[in-house]
Formats: sequence, C-alpha cells, structure tokens
Amino acid sequence: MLTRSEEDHIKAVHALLEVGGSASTTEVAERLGTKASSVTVMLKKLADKGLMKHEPYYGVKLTAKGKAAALMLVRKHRLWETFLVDRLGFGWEEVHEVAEQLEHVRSTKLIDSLSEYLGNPAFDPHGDPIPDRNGRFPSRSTVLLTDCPLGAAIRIAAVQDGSDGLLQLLNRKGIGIGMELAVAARQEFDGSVDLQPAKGATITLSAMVAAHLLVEATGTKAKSSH
Amino acid sequence: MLTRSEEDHIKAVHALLEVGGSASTTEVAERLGTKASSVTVMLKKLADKGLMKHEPYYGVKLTAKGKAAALMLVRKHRLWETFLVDRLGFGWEEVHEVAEQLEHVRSTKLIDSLSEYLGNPAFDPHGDPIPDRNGRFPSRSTVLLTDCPLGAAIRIAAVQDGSDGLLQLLNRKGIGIGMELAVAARQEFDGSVDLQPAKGATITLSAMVAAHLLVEATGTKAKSSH
DNA sequence: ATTATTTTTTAGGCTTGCCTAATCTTTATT
DNA sequence: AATAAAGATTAGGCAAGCCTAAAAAATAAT
Repeated sequence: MLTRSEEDHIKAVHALLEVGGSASTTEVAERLGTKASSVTVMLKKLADKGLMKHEPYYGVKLTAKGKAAALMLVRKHRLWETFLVDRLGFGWEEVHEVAEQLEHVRSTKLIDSLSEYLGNPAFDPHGDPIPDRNGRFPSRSTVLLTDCPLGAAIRIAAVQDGSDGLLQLLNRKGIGIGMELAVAARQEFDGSVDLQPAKGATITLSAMVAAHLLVEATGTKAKSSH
Repeated sequence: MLTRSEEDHIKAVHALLEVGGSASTTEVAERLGTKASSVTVMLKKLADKGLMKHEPYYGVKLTAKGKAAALMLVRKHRLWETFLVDRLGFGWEEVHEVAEQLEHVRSTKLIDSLSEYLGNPAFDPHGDPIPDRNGRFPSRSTVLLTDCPLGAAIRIAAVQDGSDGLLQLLNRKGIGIGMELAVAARQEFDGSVDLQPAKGATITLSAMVAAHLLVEATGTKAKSSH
C-alpha cells in the first residue's frame, strides 16, 4: 500500500509527464515543496516498488502500475472537486486544497459510490476530464483559445493549471465552463483576445489568460474574418 | 496543528472518559492498536500542548481545548457516516473505517457545508448524537434496553459501541434506528428480551445485545406486567 | 576540449511515532 | 506489613521522510 507521500510523488511525476514530457527531480521537488535530494530517494523507493522506471541522472517514467495509481488519484481528486462545487456550493477556486486531502482517502467503494451519486460526471468543475474506474478518459476535441481562428464559435471546455488567482479573474469576467462565445478579435500587439457572448458586452482576455483556456468548437461554423 | 496520530489519541481518550470515567494508558493503547509506552509519550506531548492534564501514574483528563478538539472529531466522524449511509447507500456496518479516514480532513468550511447539505442532522445512522459546530449535543432522554420496564413502548434510539458483527446481527433481526416496539417479555434465566413490533413476529434479543441498545420511551404509557 | 555551471545523487542528521526491554509506582494478595 | 502482580514510565532502537552539505555526473560556455 502507498503512503500519502508516495502518492504525492506519483501524482507530481504524472502531472509533469503529462505536460512537459519529462519529470526532473528538481521539478518534482518544487511541485511538492521539498528538496531534490528527498525526491531522489523517494523516486528510487517507488522504482523498487515497481511503480516507476528510474535511470539515475536521466529521469523517470511511470510503469503501467504507476500510471494506474496516478490515474486513480486524478479520478479521486476530480470527483471530490465535483462534489464540493456541485453539492456543497464551493467556488471552483476554493476546492483544490480540500480535494488534495480527500483524494488520499482509501476506499474503492467510496469513490465508485461517489461517482455514481454525482451521475458519473465526465468532467470536473474546471472542465478537466475525469478518468473512469478503469483509468480511461472521456474523449473530446479541444484546442487552446490562443490557437483559435478568428470568428470561431466556441465553448469554454476547461481551465488548464488554473491558479486561484486565475480562477477568480475568470469569475470576475463572468467566464465559466460550458459558456458559449465567438472569437471576435485578437490584438496583434499583445495577443489579447476579445470574446463575444450571445448577449452582453465583449470580454477581453490577455494572452496569458487565453493560454490557460481550452475550448471546443460548437456546431456553428466559424465566420471568415472581415 | 494536530497530527493525525495526535487526533487519534485525543479521540480515544475522549471516548474512554465518556463511558468509563477514566482513560488508562493501556486502554488507550488497546483502542489504537499500539503499546502503552507509546501512549505515555504521546499523552505527555498532548499535555505539553495544553490539550490534556496528565498526572503520571494517575491518568489523564481533557482540558477545555482538548475536549473541543475531541468533539469536533466526533462531529466530523458522525457527519461523514451520515453522508455515507444517507447519500451514498452504504450499510451502517460498513461506514466506520471510511469515516475514520474522512474525519481527519481539515476544513471548517467543508464540515459546515456538509452538515447543512445533510440537513443539519442531530443523530447519525447508529443513532449517536452529532455535536453542533459549537460542540453542543442535541438532548434526548434515553435508557438502556436492559433497564426498560416490561410492557414499555419504546423507540430504538441508538446502538452503543456497535461492532460490525453486532450491527449485522441487528440487520438480520430487522432492528433499525427509529423502530417502535413494545417490551413484551424478559427471561429471568438469561436476561434475553422479547420485543413486539406493531406488526410482525416477536424479536428476541440476548442480554448481550440488549446492553448495546439505547431506547427512548414513546408517547404510549407502559402497561403493567401480567 | 577544457572549464564552469547546473542538476542529481549520496552521506550524514534530525524529528516523529512507533517498538521492546528495563525500571519505577501503585494496587492486590497473603 | 511484606511481597506479588499489574500498570505506567523511561531508555534505547528503528523506519520513514524530510533536511543540509558534499560529491558526482551531465550540460553549457569559453
């Protein structure tokens, strides 16, 4: 059985491999608020347990077993976030820390019951996909708002790596998951994007914010720019 | 801030003081599955933190601060049990272990939201009272089934210290919290009790089982024995 | 290519929370 | 009251996880 610290390390490695393709000792340490030396020892231990492949000085990869463990943690984390927001009325910027604790509770029955109770949601309040009990992700074709053609009709699908500050900013601008908009303009100068809701004022997002937003194209075809 | 182990010790001490009036080092150790020597050290540490009064060789008492901490743990435990049974469909004999983990999650907002979500229940699925956020218990006058006069009309209020085995036995006999019955007979020989539901066959409980059942008198007056 | 820098690993310590074994202290027994 | 038994505490160890400092390896810069 895994300790809490072991679970944290697996989750950190998995998250880093997801985005960057590599998970360095230092990066893992930063993410966990520990030191590289501690991480080295821990990764070695997890490698001995068969959860990772660790080539000293060359980084780590997760084994199938390690990946399954990571996905189960992601599943638990996102289901609890969904519970906190949908049922207990938390704001989406408040849930991370609590979910971080809840995800370590060990009970298969609990997590499967929770999923069912919530209606087996496929996406969490931030729009991130929730793996099913076999570790399979729901499929969906999304693209970064940054890469969206001008005039495209889109739906906000997810906020990637949303810090509390970013989520609060989106709250203030009135942007939420599932919201439908059109890409009205993009400023060459600073990369900022203007979004037009069906009704109401245009919303301007900086390039920095846009780079965190995953969107999916809606049925409506993109208009050519004018 | 308290560690998980510290919380476990406080809870054990509180539980022992509740029933027996005293909490010996050995009893605490048995309850936690550790050794008396470890408990001694831990209690001393908690005393240093101002949560207990520890007179070596003479036992411990909880300070106001310690008692508040214990009550908050009881509150969390019982609210989670209620959630598991009422919302996720767990059986009342399955919830203890999971609640044991959930009770250590730290978030005032979480527990208050959960309570509200559940309708601020005053009693958990075993009939045990749930302290409010200020540590106050709901009041109710109950008596052990063992001490109930013959002929009394009663309602099952709670199961005290119900092991999984006991709870399963009660399941099989069809006894549940809130059930209304009359005390139909008591056998001198073995102390067993016959209970008569409004409809259906008489249920016989051994003295050992009856000693775990807390009941409250219902409106109906007790008939004299015949 | 050699040196400098950055990154990773190893070595040695510290704290927490547990253990066993030995030493009190209190309580029971004779 | 003296001794035996039971219970509590202290002493010394051990594993987990973290740390700092030093050594080793990989990468970057001259």
